Amino acid sequence: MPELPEVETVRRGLAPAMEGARVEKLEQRRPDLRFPFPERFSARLEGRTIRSLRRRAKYLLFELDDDAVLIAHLGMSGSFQVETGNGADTPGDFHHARSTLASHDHVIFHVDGPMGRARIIYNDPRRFGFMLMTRRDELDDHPTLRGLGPEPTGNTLSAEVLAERFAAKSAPLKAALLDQRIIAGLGNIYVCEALWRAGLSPRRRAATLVTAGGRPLLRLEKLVQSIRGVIADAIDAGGSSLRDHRQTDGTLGYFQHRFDVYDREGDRCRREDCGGTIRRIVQSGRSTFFCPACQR
DNA sequence: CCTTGAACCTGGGCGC
DNA sequence: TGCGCCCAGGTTCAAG
Repeated sequence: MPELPEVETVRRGLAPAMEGARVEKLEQRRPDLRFPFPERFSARLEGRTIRSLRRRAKYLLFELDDDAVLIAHLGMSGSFQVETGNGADTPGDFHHARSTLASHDHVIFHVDGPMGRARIIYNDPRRFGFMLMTRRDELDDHPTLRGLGPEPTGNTLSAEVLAERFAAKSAPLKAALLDQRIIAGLGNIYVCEALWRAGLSPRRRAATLVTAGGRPLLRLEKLVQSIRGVIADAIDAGGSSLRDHRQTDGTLGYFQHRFDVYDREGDRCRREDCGGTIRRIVQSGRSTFFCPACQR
């Protein structure tokens, strides 16, 4: 489920094993994911130390000690698994270790770092994920990152910013919030959830939040709070699943989470005293779940 | 510029 | 049991 909270959960899971770790070997098991891997991919990583692991929107950024940066995106089905060493100096002897690699294990980072030797396995059945490399000083201008909107977790997102970005938008709120240039990191699930919390219809035109009567900034402020809340709660949930057990099989990035509206077609609305029924509609080719009774 | 829809790819679930 | 269809967390490209 790689929307922003899942990517952040993955980042937090990878950091202890990877930050400060040296890449001893990079195993690349096919020539491409969504795009071909970078030129001399393994050569550019092997021998390097990972200075820090950051996130921007749904992208993971591995900053290397030679100022190169690996940009990774999980697409729809990408996941990482960490196999940490058990202290013994036996190659291949790892906790949570798979006896053999699975068919969609495409990249394996063999690292030596704060947690000792570890294997970090990238698995991605659909291969919508990708890995790119750039230089640190070119990161902000990189085509994949340039033009991304503000992080919902930071302090750059505000009612004023949304007002400005929604003003000329004839698109429905659902599409506007999915647009990474307006806000970065939301995906299909959390847009549905945020709109439900805010009591706003996904079909409503974005600009009407700004132009309609009343107090536009008040409505937008409520939307901003809903977005922040949904994202924060999901990160907390991911964080707790990491703390608890990671996941029985060690896979990062997936955790059980019950949503208020997503995938609840036909259920009673969970809002107090609402009594509506959750509906599923299709907007720009993707499922939207919402309550027609309390989302206006 | 803006908006929509198809494409990319595999696997799971459902109806027949 | 098997086949065909629909659906799935995202992004990008082409066409209107």
